[in-house]
Amino acid sequence: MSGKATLQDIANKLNTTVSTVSRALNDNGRISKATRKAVLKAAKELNYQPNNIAAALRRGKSHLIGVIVPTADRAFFSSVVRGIEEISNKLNYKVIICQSYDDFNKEVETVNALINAQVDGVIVSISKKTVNTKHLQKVIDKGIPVVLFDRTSDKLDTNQVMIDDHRGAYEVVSHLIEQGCKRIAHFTSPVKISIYKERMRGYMDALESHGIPFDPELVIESNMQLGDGRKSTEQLLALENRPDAIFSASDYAAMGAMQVLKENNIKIPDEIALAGFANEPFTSFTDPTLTTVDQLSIDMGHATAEMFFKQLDEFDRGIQKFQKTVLQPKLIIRESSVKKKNK
Amino acid sequence: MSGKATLQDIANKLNTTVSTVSRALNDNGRISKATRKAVLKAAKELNYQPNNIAAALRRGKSHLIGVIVPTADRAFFSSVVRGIEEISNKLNYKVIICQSYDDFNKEVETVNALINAQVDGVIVSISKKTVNTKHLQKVIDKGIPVVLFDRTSDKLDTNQVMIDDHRGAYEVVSHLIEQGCKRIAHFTSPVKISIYKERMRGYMDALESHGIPFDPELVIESNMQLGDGRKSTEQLLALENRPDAIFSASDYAAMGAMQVLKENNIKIPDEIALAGFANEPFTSFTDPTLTTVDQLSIDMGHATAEMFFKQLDEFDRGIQKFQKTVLQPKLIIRESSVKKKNK
DNA sequence: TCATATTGTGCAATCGTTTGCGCATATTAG
DNA sequence: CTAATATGCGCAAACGATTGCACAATATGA
Repeated sequence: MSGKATLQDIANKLNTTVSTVSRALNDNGRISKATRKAVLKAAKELNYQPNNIAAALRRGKSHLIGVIVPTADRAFFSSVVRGIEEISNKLNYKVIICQSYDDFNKEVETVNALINAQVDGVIVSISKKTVNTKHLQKVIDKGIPVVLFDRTSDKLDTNQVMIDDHRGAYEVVSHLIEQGCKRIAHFTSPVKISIYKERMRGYMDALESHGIPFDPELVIESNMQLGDGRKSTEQLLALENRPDAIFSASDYAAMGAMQVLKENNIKIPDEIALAGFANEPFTSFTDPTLTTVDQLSIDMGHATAEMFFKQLDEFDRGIQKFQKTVLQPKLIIRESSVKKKNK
Repeated sequence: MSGKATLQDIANKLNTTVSTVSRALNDNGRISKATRKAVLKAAKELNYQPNNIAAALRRGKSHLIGVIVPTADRAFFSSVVRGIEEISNKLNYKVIICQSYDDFNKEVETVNALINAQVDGVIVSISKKTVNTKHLQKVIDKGIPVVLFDRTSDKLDTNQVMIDDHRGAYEVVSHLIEQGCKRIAHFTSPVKISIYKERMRGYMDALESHGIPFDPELVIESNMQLGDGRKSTEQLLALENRPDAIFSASDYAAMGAMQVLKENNIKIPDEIALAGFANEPFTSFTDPTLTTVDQLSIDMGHATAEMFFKQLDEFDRGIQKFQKTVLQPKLIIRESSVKKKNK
């Protein structure tokens, strides 16, 4: 029940004042070695734990960062968060993780709740349903830093960290072409957040630079979950002229494809090659293992946090300039795309 | 740059005082309908956002809950967290998620950091390396609620939520026996946190009640990651008298086993049946799909949060009584354990 | 040696709320 | 119609830290 010792308690014990104690503990201002030592000792004896809330109120800084992700139980997002935490904790900041569950209203609410909790800034990967970004613009207007990662938006002028989805897709598709594929299908999302648009662009550009005609019938839109991948694949199998490869913009949909292909005794990759995107952990556990694109999640977390703290510092000094960091993704070639004859 | 409107600003606008405004907004105390309405209107106009930090300081309650998990990028933990959040957010509490990375020192540090951040309580799944629980006992002694989930400890007298690991293991092993298995190996951890002890007990009890002798050579200890599962499996395959089933206390180690068995052209389940524990998402994506035990992660999150708020309330009223909630896990039978002849 | 600079400490305001208390005014009961 | 009660609102003190300013004591320089 030592409950809570305060600065006052320490001051009393040493017959001095809270200001001296505060300065001694923060080692700021002018303090003699002797009193500093005494204060530290007394603090330890009383098991003093600073009340960060009081400090936050006075300073106007909570040392809290709000992080909003669509869902925390996707390996990609939790890894990014981990990267953010690693940097933040070093700088003595704590991270509040919130989930939007890909719901726009929930995202807006969450942003407001975080602002009320006096976070020093927010880091967001926007939901699939996020159409406008007024809620985030308001935050920036208050002088509170906002950093976007992965799921970013052109509409918002702020710092952003993303991977080069275009290049990732371009590389996968080029790889499939090198394996001899000529009719490559693509699973994408009707939701036009930039990541899907860019992957689509990469797909098309790769086709074009290899002189392969684009066939709209091979592009299938869906919500990109496992079940969607199954349906899309069935749709492809029903075509007169089947594809010889599928590039899915999501690993989950690729997994659905794999299941359907196996159920139909179609050989992967020899009859139809397969590639996903995201390098979800399970992709190395499937049979065949799945070719995919790694998004450098931890690095992205680091980059995001570093950018955040830079912006925090700049806002403090009245500077508002924004930048984009684009990370290069890494093609992970596995069994699902390497044809036997090429081995 | 509306920056921040305060109660004072609203009061000024209405020629009244902050106390009235505060009471009106919180709808507590005695306030006339009229002023309440006026205050609400003015608040909206000024885009007033309450400063929770100030309120927290005054009230001594931050409405923040610290959650410590070994790692957030395991589906089980992030689902539990999701369950906790669902309840907490409804009650207007925010969750701070921290990771111990299964490191004891990091866990201790994190607990302290959270207390300094004035969380109203902590919810913990202890790290594998956690031997003593003094750091948590100190928290309880301060009158701050601590709830443990899944990875619990007998040494600490506090609320706990866990699944019936014994029963889960018992059911898996019984199932394997019913499939005709007679020599069942078990992968476990040398770390004696309760979950592994209980799964081991379940394994042994199931053997015993079915009259199958226990063979210590079939129990292999490791750190239970994928690579460990591989090694353990190789060790089993080197035995003169090989097992006809493996029950791994972790899905990851089971996955390692699956890889090695397939590499050795051993038929799963007909030659060696396989079962894991935790129902990680990838277990339904493997070939064969993996029999495992679901831990009802979302339910566990709900139960944990509910218990937490109950304890919060009781602590406030000076009551300290603790209880354990034990959830029943669910056996998920998949291809890796159902022998053909039994289909 | 005297003026100036430096150092160590205390005083008190401040951050934005919440809340006990007291004083008016309005309402109700007898 | 008066006394008791209820209602609405303001005053001011918290919560626990940080920090500008003032002032004394000491150190430094000429």
